[in-house]
Amino acid sequence: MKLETRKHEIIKTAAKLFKEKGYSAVTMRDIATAMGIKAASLYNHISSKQEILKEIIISLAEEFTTGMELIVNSNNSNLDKLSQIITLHVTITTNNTSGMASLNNDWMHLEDQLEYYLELRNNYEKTFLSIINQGIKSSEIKKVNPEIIMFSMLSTLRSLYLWIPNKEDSSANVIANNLSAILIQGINK
Amino acid sequence: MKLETRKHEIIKTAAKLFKEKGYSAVTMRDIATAMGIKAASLYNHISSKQEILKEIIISLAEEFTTGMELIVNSNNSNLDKLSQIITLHVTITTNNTSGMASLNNDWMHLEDQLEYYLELRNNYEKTFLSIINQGIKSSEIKKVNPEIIMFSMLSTLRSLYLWIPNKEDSSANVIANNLSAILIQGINK
DNA sequence: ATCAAAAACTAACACTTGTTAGTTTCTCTG
DNA sequence: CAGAGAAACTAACAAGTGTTAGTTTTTGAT
Repeated sequence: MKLETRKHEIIKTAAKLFKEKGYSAVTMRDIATAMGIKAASLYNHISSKQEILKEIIISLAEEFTTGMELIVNSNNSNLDKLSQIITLHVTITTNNTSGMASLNNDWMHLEDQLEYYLELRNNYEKTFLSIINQGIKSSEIKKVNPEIIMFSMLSTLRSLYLWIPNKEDSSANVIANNLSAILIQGINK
Repeated sequence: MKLETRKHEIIKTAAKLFKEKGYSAVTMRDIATAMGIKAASLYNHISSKQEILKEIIISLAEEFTTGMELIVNSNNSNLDKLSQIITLHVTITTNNTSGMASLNNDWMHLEDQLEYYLELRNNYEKTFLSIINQGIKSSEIKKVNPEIIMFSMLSTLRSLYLWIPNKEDSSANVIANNLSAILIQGINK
């Protein structure tokens, strides 16, 4: 399986443009121009604009799902699991900043795959919440409203795509450690 | 000055639609249909689609600017100032959830007013950061990277628009207090 | 050098977009 | 109830949209 097909280049280019202006405001001619070709030529590699969005979002959503399964099934403490979730987000975002913008802002423009995406997202959040709840039950975590804890953590983690590009100097590890200090020490009992 | 002009109704309706699909994906015909009229009729009240976006975003941005000036010029402790910033975001978001979606996601589609918006945003963040820095200097706040503190707080506060609509039962005060517990206790020394 | 596959091209389509012009209807004050 | 101003309407425009069909060029293995 080729790592860098023409199709992949199109998807990467499109993701970069989607990040700047959003899926709806980017035209096929925009994408083509950015690649130095004509719009019609894109269709030798992809079947529709929709397909580009689907490829960007679904592959990322599945990455998160896989990562979360590994974390929840490990034997670490619940606080450690939260740390690992932070690392998961930092790692995926570092590797695909543009794609994360689409995942966050353009998922509602998925058509056929919208239901599937929402299922993945709901499961992810359900698992996330269960880790927090277990952490509270085992007295690792302060007794604060667990949904607010998750909301606050997820908000920060989902915004990483806006911020990581400005921190090229810091490695993924440094960022993850700093975030753990802020997001977890606050709820640590 | 009339509180609820027809123009205001259009802006409110548009903001609701912009929240669902984003500015670019919403057509003038969508807005008109939602109001039960024809697209051309909108132009008796507004001059362009652009103007609608401008009205939504700039008025909110100026609200934040005004609020931040009041806070920074008060004589409260720096931790209290941070609490007040949280309350500011919760209050404004509670009163205009839809508008906050546009402010967060569609500011890049401002044309004439883009520069002005960015100026307001930059000033806001500069002031926010200065409060954190003073809090660290006065030993109120843990010595963590101040930019990461601000990033984490702002991410959460900017995502409130997604979350507050699901919490109709909680009052603005309850939400602000819960958020303060999580966002501030973590950095409190 | 040949030739098939890959990848680009031109031209055009049917449809949607924001917006304008001109006209009709509604509403409410004098 | 007359008449003006507000607010709706119909019809149409020019430009831009995603996409298709058919053709030419580029590429790389034999």
